[in-house]
Amino acid sequence: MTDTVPAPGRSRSGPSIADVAQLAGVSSQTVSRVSTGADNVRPATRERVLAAMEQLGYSPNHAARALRYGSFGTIGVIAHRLARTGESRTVEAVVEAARAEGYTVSLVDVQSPSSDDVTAAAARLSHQSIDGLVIIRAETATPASLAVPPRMPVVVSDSRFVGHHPAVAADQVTGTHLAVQHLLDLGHRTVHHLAGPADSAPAEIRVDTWREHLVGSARVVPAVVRGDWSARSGYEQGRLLAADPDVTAVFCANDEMAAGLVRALYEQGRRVPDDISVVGFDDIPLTEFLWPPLTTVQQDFHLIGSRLVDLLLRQIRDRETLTDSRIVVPTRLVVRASTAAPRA
Amino acid sequence: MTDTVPAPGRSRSGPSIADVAQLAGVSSQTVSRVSTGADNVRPATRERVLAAMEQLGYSPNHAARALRYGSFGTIGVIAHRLARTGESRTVEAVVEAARAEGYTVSLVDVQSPSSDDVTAAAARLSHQSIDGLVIIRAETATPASLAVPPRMPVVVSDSRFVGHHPAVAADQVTGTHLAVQHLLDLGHRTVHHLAGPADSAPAEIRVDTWREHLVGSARVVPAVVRGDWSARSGYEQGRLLAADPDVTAVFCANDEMAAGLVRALYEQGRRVPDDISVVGFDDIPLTEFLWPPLTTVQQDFHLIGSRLVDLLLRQIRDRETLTDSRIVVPTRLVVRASTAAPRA
DNA sequence: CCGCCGGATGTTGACGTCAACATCGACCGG
DNA sequence: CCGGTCGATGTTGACGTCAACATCCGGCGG
Repeated sequence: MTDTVPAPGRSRSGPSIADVAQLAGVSSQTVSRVSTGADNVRPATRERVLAAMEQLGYSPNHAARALRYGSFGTIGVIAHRLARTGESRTVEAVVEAARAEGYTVSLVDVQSPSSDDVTAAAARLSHQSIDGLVIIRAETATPASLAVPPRMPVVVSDSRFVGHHPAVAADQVTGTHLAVQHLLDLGHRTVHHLAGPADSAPAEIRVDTWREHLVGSARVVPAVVRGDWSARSGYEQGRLLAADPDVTAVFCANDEMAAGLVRALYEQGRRVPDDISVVGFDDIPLTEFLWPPLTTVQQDFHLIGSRLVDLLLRQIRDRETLTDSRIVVPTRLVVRASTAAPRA
Repeated sequence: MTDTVPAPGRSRSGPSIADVAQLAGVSSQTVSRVSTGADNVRPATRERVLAAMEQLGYSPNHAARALRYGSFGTIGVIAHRLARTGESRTVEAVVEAARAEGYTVSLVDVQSPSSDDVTAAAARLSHQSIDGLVIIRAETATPASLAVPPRMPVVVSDSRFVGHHPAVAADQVTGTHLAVQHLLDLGHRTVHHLAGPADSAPAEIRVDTWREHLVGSARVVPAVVRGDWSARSGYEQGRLLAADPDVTAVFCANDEMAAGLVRALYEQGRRVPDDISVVGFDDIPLTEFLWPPLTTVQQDFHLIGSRLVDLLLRQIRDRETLTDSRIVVPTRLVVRASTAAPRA
């Protein structure tokens, strides 16, 4: 519970309400009334106060207001690797939606997705400096182990937290089914899978759904190939997959890895989609301009972000308790040129 | 100066220091001592207080501390289009560096890069809820017009603010010279430029430097072609450029546009680099895995982010006044396979 | 002409924390 | 055995704001 505080920033705080009051020749309460927009102030007085504010460059002290109101007008966001496509787009949407509702966003980027790190980040953020918490993709954290302060509204973008915290998640299951079925429909006997890291929940959902779909369709289930979301890892695994003549279709857990994979396949003389079909996941903006344009599963990160804020604000403002609510954001398959019927 | 505050979040604030004090049978000051890590508390007492904290789930009220200390331990970040590569990586680095120094980050994403929007965002953030402000790429904002509260430490990632605010910027000038010279060295008679939007300062710097370099080398200066940073715009402009037989080398203001451009060139039957050489800017992670791997100018966004925090904290902590300080972060040319000598 | 009423403005206290100062008690040296 | 001293703990007030209540004033009805 001990805690350090940055160097006491003494005295950089600007003029206070009292300074304005003195200059305007009114009481501080009148200044307060003007600054909160109360209507029972005589126009002439209001003018005088506004002029004084202007002259002094006054702006209300947020800390004092927060103390008084018990609310910061701020929501905390915990993300893992912020610069990654899905994360940054989700965060962008959260920031936008939050602003539209009059809230600012405090951001923490945890180094590792472990429960401990997330919990520590939550604690750091929480000390009442935020009104609620958005946790974006709490990878390995298992539902029970995620400790957030009591009474802190939380929303998680991870469907596994259903029953523990309200959640918003893309419909990865349907997206994966669509991708695999698309490849089977084209005539491929089975589909290989280039997965994300095993400590990622979305990666695991995609693996499980892919396997399930193949089993349900009575197809051979090839060994899972693992990448780490990066294009480089896709490239490396692609070099290996290229050597396997049985591979005719690969479903990749994200577009970056798919791009690396495609590149490796070409270098090994395997054409896409002539020799091997490739499907990605996410539909990042570049996907359409890769060669060949990538067939992929589109996720609406923007919608996820705004739904997260919706759900969080319902808890914050309306005191709703939503532990088991869950919003699923649809995904869809975007067919481009990286998939085709197998050769023979 | 009037201002609204989100619904008075009454009573969600947890137990206070007084509750802990009562439970532990000590005064609130002793609790305060324990929570700030003062050493003059008897171990047995400390234990009792910690136990009470644990039992009540106490955590210090950040608003009260902020009020007391006059500091929030928070820095504000204003970014324009957060999901864009450079922005998200810079923000990630800022968040990371800030955390290492014990600060959290409050994020605002402005819709338009206009001065007004940035100024409004600064005002929103500033109400003393932050100790300093990082403005990432204040596109059209001209130096004089950027109004931030008096005494608010500010740092800008835009070299044009030198003399107004401390700035950290990538060395775009050198990067551009390197790119253009590389193409000239390969034997191209001149270099076309696919620029970013005219309201972007970095885009304009690249345009100016490109033009200057061509003039200095006594080359023909082709008309500038404009995109909007997106791959799609690169694709669209690429279709036009492909029709011009004089085009043998294109310097693109970012990698996304370069990717779209390359795709369009291929579709029109122009090979890269055989028929046309292409250079990008940024070195985003996918660049290396495009086909062909893109020659590009690398910017170290991570370094920019941490330098921004350095510079800001020097102002916040040490009360330094740094209006005219400027840090230039080097860029370098990464030569891959998208550039070659012209055909004839 | 007096008292009442309502709108404008002022005064007080509380939000939670912590620094400064006050107090209390035990132990030590003379 | 007593005064002194120092470490542990308690008390007070202030940070800036705003709600609740108090006050003051002019105008209007009786």
